[in-house]
Amino acid sequence: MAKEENKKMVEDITSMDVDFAQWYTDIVKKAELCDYSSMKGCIILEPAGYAIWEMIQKDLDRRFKDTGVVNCAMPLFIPEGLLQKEKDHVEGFAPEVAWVTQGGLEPLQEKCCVRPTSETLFCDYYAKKIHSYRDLPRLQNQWCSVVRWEKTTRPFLRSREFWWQEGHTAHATAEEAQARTEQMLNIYADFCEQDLAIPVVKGQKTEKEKFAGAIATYTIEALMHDGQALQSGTSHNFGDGFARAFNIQYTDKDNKLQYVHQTSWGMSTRIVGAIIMVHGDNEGLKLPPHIAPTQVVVCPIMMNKAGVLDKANELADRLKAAGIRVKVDDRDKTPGFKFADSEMRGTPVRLEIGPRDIENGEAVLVRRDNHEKVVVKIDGIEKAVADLLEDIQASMLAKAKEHLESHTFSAATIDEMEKILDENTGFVKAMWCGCRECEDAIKEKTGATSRCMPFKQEHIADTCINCGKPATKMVYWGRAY
RNA sequence: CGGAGUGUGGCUCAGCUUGGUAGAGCGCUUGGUUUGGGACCAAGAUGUCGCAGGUUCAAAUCCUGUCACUCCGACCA
Repeated sequence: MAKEENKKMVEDITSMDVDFAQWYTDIVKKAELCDYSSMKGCIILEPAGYAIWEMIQKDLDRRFKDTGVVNCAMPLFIPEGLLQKEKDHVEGFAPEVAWVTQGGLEPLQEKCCVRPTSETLFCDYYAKKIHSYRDLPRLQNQWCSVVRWEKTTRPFLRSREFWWQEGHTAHATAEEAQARTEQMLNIYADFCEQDLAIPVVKGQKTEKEKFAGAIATYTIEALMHDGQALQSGTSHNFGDGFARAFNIQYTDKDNKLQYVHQTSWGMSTRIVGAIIMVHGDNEGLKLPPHIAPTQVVVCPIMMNKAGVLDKANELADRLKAAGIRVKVDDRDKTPGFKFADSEMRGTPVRLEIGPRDIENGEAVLVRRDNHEKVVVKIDGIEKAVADLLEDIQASMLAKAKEHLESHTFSAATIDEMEKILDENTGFVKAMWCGCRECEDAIKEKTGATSRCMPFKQEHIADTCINCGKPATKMVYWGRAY
C-alpha cells in the first residue's frame, strides 16, 4: 500500500520545494543530528548524528585496514615553523588557521596553529622513521578533528571544527603513490555507492581546485537533491614535493638516497550532509540500511495489553541474533507519534506488532523509503527483514542514480550551458581547453565551478566552450556547497 | 567581509508603534483513561525578555554599542 495521497506524514518540516536550505536545517535539528554550540561556527554532534558517523567510521576503517593501513594519533598543534616548510601548503591554508599564542600565563616563544590538516606533522614524523626502502610503504591514518576558521558555517557542510579521517602514505616510487591515490579514491567511491547509496562522479580536480601542495587531487562529487554538487571525498598525490621540503629520504636497493612519494586522502563528517541531501524527503531523514545505526524500530501496539511488549522484545531479540540493528520503542506515546518520529529520524524499517498480529502469528513491516506496508509471518521474520533491508538499500541507490543521471546535461557552447543552468539544476558536462582564464570566465558567466575532470571522458565537442581553442578535457561543471 | 532578517520559558511565536506587575500554543512533571498515522482529562513546574551601557519615577518596549544565529553574496578542499 502506498501512502495516502498528498498526506504529509511528518509536520513541522519545511518542504524542500519551498525552501531547501530551511528544509536541510529542519532535518538536522528535528532528527537531532547536531546542534549549535556556544562556540561560534562549531557544532555539537548529537548522539543520533554521532551514531551515523560511528557507522561510517567502522565501515571505512575496515576498508582502509584491508589495504594495509594502520591507525595512529598525531598532535593537535603544529608549530609555525613546521607549517611553513612547504610553500604552497602554507599559502593555501594560512587564511584559515587558528593560532595559539599563549600557554598558561606566558606568551609562547613560537606560536602554533591548531591543525587544519596534518600533512606537516606526518612529514616531520616520517622523516624520522623512514630510512630504507624496507621501511616503505608507510601507510597511516588518523581519525580526528581539525580546525579551519571558516567565515560562514552550516551544520555538517562547513564548520570551524569538523571530524574526519586523514590517511597519509609514503612510497618508494611515483607509480606506487599514484596507484595508492587512485586506490583510496576508489574506496571512497565504492563506500558511497554500496553503503551510503550515493552515486558519485570520480575524477581529477583542475589546477585551480587542487589541494595546496599536491601535484594532483582526485575527488568524488555527489549531486544533492537541489542539484548542487558536494565534494564528498578527496585523494591527493603529492609526488615528492613534501618529501623535498621535509627531507624524507630513504636508501634504495642500490644504496642511493631517494625521496619518498606521498599521498593523503580524507573523508569528513560533511558526508552526513550528503546523506541528508541525497536521500531525505519532506518527512525527514532517510538512512541507507547499511549505515543506519538503528535499522528496525519495533512499535508495539496497545503495549499495555498483556503479552504485547514481551512479544515485541522477543522479536527484537530474534532480529538482533540475526545481526540486525533493532530498537523497541516502548515510550509511553501513541503509535502514530512513534511512526512519525521514526520517519523523521530515518529508520529504514518499522515493525508493528499488536494483539491482532500476535493472534495471527504475524507482524507488519513498513519501509521508510516508499511507505510500503507488508504483513509477514513471524516464522522466518529474520529473513524477511534482512531481505527488505537489502531491497531498500538497492532502491535508494537506484533512485539516487536516476536523479544524478536526469540532472546531468551536456553543453557544446557557453550559451547552451547558461541556458541549461537557467532552466535546470545539476551537472553540465562541457569541453575545456585547460587554462585558468577560461575556468574563471565560465564561473563568471554561469556561476558554475569545475567539479572534476572525470576519469570517464566523453567527446562532446572539439573546442573549449569558452575560448573556442582546441579542448583538452571534458569537465563536470556545477554549483557546489 | 558586504546585503537582508531574527534574538522573549525546552520549541514556535505574540507583546514593542503609543514605556506601567511576563503572555499563548506546543513540549515537560504527576495521576488517570487511551493506543493500527502525531490521543484525552485534571493538577503542576519552568523567564535576570541575547549581552552591556544610556534616557526615565518606571524599559521586553525608546537610544547607543556589542554578540550570536539564519538566508543571499564574496571567500574557501
